[in-house]
Amino acid sequence: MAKFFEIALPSTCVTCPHRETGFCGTLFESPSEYSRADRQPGWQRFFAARSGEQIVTRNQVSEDVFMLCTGWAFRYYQLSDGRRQILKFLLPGDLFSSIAVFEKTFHFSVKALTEVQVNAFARSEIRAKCAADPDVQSAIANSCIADAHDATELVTALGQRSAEERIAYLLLHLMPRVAAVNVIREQRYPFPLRQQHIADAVGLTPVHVSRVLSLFRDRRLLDLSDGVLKVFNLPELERIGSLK
Amino acid sequence: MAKFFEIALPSTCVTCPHRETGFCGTLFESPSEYSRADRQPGWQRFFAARSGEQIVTRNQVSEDVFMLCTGWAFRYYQLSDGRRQILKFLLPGDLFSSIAVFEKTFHFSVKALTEVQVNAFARSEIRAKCAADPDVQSAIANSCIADAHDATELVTALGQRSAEERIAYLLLHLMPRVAAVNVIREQRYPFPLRQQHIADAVGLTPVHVSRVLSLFRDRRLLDLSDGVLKVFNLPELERIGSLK
DNA sequence: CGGCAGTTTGATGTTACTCAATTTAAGTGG
DNA sequence: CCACTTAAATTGAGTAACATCAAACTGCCG
Repeated sequence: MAKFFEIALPSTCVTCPHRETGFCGTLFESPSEYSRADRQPGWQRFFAARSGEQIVTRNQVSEDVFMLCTGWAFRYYQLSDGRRQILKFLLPGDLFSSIAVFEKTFHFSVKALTEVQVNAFARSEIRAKCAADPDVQSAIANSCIADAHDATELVTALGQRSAEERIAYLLLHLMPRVAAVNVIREQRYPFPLRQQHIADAVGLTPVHVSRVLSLFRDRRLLDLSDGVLKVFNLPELERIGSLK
Repeated sequence: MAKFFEIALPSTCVTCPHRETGFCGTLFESPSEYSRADRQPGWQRFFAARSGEQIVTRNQVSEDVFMLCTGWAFRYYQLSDGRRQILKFLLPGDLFSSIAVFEKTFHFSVKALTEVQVNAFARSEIRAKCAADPDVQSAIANSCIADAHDATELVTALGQRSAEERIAYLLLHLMPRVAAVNVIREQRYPFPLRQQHIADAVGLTPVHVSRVLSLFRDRRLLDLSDGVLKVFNLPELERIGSLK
């Protein structure tokens, strides 16, 4: 199934602008610098953000649709009392939200987890491409379908499953996505998450996440530290975490 | 914002076929009778289902898109150990899932809560209308946006909030939707849910749901029994249940 | 009258949270 | 290279929230 960026973009602009030849666009140093600048039709627009920096805020309006090019970020829902629910971890090639192609008000926030680079597409251009090209149309539809399916599974995991199961589910869900954008050797996955992020994603406290991860470590299931996830016993992890 | 059924359908077929003049279609007595019959182009197709009857099963494939016409139903995700997560309660006018316009495999199940009647649209016809008419297109897009937003809020409620808050949230979320298809007098809402359904929707046990509802009753907040929800103190309910 | 499904109530158990102290790791400036 | 600082992870003790199990109660229907 073709991914959005494989179809909607000229091939020279698929990933990080620095790595491609024939790139024609602007790289802004920060989200705010990007948001001050004027649009130039036909040019690709990118911006960088530092680790921990907020990129999108809920109820913000934008004429652009964002895609992560490099690094990790996460989409979340902020409550006024400080709690937040992480909705999805974003990896290179991910749209912040597929549905954003159709609406200009974001109903979520996005924060950078590592240093990131973000591509900003003009929504009008995407929709024009979508109307003109059935392949683009189905790529976007597929992206929306995948988002909806992920949401269904996440709701089920949070509503029905224990702490161990939820954490196992999160890791299992991320592993193939990480593998799609990294070379994985010996079951070692780059994983720049703090335990706080895991806690906010699965609805637990960081303290409890630490206990569960220690338990997994003691059982020689996996080890998550120093930004690397090492999986020792995948079948057992799947037994715990799979939604079946 | 126009609803899907106000735009996609000839006005004679908007709701229950029996109540409309000029209706041209077929009403099947059960889901299985419907699924055995052949499609007749240009005819509306409806079927009835009894209370508790399963209408859609996960991984089922269909060329039709379903909309609930009368009664209540619910969409859910079934786990093999018997647990299930209710994803959404469906009311008259609701598509089983907006995203079903774009994919023919359901990734959820649907069961009737009361006696229901369901309208089956041919997906191909909807997509043709969608391509031809921008109003239909935006009605479907809006429906997808609303679904995505609901999913975000539900994930947040399940991940971050207490039993009381989740139940209050569920009721608050349903009340305006119920009010949109029923005349509400004196804050009395028809509510054909068993406590088991509430439990499966918010990720609690029926026993705990009973305790929380008793607590709400003792506090003169609301009373939910005999299929009727009576709200006595809406501001307090909103204070507890709102995601802010 | 008996049976059944749903709800309520009580007693007890488990999971996960809270609070606080300790350890570890990663800088940073001298 | 070594204090010093700071953020993150770990550990322990006590507690709150929710689950589990079982019994009793309700209304309804045959």
